[in-house]
Amino acid sequence: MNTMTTAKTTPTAEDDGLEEVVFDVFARGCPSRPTMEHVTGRWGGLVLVALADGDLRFNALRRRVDGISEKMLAQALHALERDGLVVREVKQAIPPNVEYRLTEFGSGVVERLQELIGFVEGNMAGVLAAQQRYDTAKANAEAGA
Amino acid sequence: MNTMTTAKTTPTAEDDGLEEVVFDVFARGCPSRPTMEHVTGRWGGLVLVALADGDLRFNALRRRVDGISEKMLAQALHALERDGLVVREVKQAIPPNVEYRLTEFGSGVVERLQELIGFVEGNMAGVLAAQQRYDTAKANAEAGA
DNA sequence: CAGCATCCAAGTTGATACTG
DNA sequence: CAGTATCAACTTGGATGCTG
Repeated sequence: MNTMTTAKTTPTAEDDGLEEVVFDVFARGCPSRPTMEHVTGRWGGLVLVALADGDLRFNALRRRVDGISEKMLAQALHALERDGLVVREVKQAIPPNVEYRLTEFGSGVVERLQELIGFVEGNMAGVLAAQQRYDTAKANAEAGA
Repeated sequence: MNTMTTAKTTPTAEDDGLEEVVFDVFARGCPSRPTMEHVTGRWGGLVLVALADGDLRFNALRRRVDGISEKMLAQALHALERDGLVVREVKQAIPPNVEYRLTEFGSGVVERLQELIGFVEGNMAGVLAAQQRYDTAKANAEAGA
């Protein structure tokens, strides 16, 4: 297991010239890993979800995703655009007007992302409690040592 | 918007002494951000999903999550345990035997995570195509410049 | 407004060695 | 087996200044 360095063909792929390819994030060299990292990374996910409510311009996005720097936003947008999650639309005008919009694929990703985020947010009270238990338990262990 | 530096109480929270608290990953200081990062970060998600098939021991996990170092695995496990996503179970024995298991909350997170991963993996062919389009378009733009 | 280039501080990562 | 400790290499992120 996990000797795969890139996507491999399935054993069941029919020999019709269009071999079925399987992608697996668990495999070190699978191209799905970088894409997952763009989607779930520190900023990518927030940028995607911010676009769920409607198209936004660069600086509007920057305001929406609290704390992101110009550089990181540009970097995230490039990666998302390259992966086909986001489309960059330039409207010739002065001042320049550039809008970012989710693709269909991007929307699908956002749906799933929002379910995950919603679930985590909804359980944060429990998380906070768990953290307290963990911290006091560790403090006691250290005191007892 | 986004002036929130920590979780805030909702405007509609009844004054019953148990104020409803809203968590929002978009807010810079919200405790849900670090938790989301543990869940979606480079290793956290893979570790969680690896545990979906059953409890695993430290070194078994290490083999399963291809490419993770000892240090990163230990670090990820600590964070996940502290957030209440994973339980660490020590079975006194020689040699030492420590198993990691998902909590109920952890399982819920994994479900959502798997939907996201599955969706992305299932669309990787399109991603690869998008990347090629993007790269050749950029190459042309540079050549024309 | 939209964004790139550069520099530098700070954080992250991974090998390696060692402990209980 | 199940980790911790340490250190060097690499990556990240942000502030700043500039272009179209």
